[in-house]
Amino acid sequence: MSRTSQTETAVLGALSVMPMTGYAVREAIRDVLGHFWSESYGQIYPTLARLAAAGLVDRDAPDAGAAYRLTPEGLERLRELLAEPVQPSVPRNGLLLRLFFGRHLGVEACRGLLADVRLAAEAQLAGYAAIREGIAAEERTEGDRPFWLLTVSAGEHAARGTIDWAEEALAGLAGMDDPAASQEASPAAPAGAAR
Amino acid sequence: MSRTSQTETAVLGALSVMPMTGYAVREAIRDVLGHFWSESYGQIYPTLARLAAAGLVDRDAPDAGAAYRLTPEGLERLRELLAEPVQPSVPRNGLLLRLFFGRHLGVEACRGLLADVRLAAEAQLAGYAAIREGIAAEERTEGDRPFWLLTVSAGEHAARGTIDWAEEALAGLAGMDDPAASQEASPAAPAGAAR
DNA sequence: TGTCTCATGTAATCCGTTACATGATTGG
DNA sequence: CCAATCATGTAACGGATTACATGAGACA
Repeated sequence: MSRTSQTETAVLGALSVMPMTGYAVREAIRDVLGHFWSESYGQIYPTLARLAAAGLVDRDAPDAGAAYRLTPEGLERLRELLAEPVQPSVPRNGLLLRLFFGRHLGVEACRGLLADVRLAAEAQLAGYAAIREGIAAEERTEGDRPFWLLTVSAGEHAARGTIDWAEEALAGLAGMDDPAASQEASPAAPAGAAR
Repeated sequence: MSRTSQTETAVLGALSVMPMTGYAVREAIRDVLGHFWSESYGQIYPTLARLAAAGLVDRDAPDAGAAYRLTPEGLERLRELLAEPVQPSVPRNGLLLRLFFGRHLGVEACRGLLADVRLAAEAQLAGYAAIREGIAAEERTEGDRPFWLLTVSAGEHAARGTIDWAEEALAGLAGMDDPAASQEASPAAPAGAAR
């Protein structure tokens, strides 16, 4: 049973909060889990169809607009899936890839990337504050609240780590002129020219 | 030409450090970029073939065991690729997905996950210290060193952020008994009283 | 009436891993 | 000589996104 495409987990999980149409599932995943998860229609609709065929979800009518809801078997299955070991995801960080080869990219461009990422992390941090309030305000979140706040906190810690790192890195690069590699990486052929 | 599969960037980058066989490229990516990048043979060999056809890399002989090296055009191309905007990667964090639905997983299991991830992050931190020394010791790394250390630092900040978060989270969950769901989050027999 | 949002679906395609097949070289 | 490592490749598969086709209802 390791055929677990985590999409199933995410969809069952979403429906465990409240019954929803497929469209709403997608919106919920984007809006609520957005900072650590994503699903596209191309995944969600076929998954819902399979789940319905397996009796893990159902709906009052097969009409468009009818909400899917979790069956007792679906809840059971969700618990199984959640209990499976976390599968390690492949790390692929385009930013670090660029910085690693920063000698070829040029110090100036690296500074630009770091400045961008620091700004983005600060914006995220502000966003988390808003989400936090939203969760605190909702009454219906009852038993879920501590867990939801946990994931927000993870985002906040990550963002703060990124900000600290970026500032440290910028300070470290501050002194450097565009170095030996300069014969090429510098203003002569500026970033704008390349496509 | 935005068909840029970042694999090309990674392979050209690897060869910019020193000429290598395809096999060695894969090892280098795993060992050196391992904490933020990965490539499989199924990507590397076809990519090398395409790069060679395009004149971006070449080798003394087409024999197995002959190292590929970057051509001047290849270096040029690497710089173009590095200058392209970082493409945002889809967030997919299986750990946070599980914690978000922690009410169904059970508090105890959540604590287990958090304890695991804290341990893993501590191990990573130790690993980074070793890498740091390795980079400092190598003489040939010269102009690359500050950039390489940047990526190590990123890993360290992330790991520390994870540790802080996990400890905070564990403290937050400390008081909680396995709640209403407790009679159920274990083996069997869901009474399904949940609404 | 026309446009926007809600809603469902699917076909094409991309990106990437896994698993396998094959062979040379080396050293115990 | 045998096993391990170095080395090259590819076929099969899978997961996911994108883009498109379609249509209902709301409202301006």
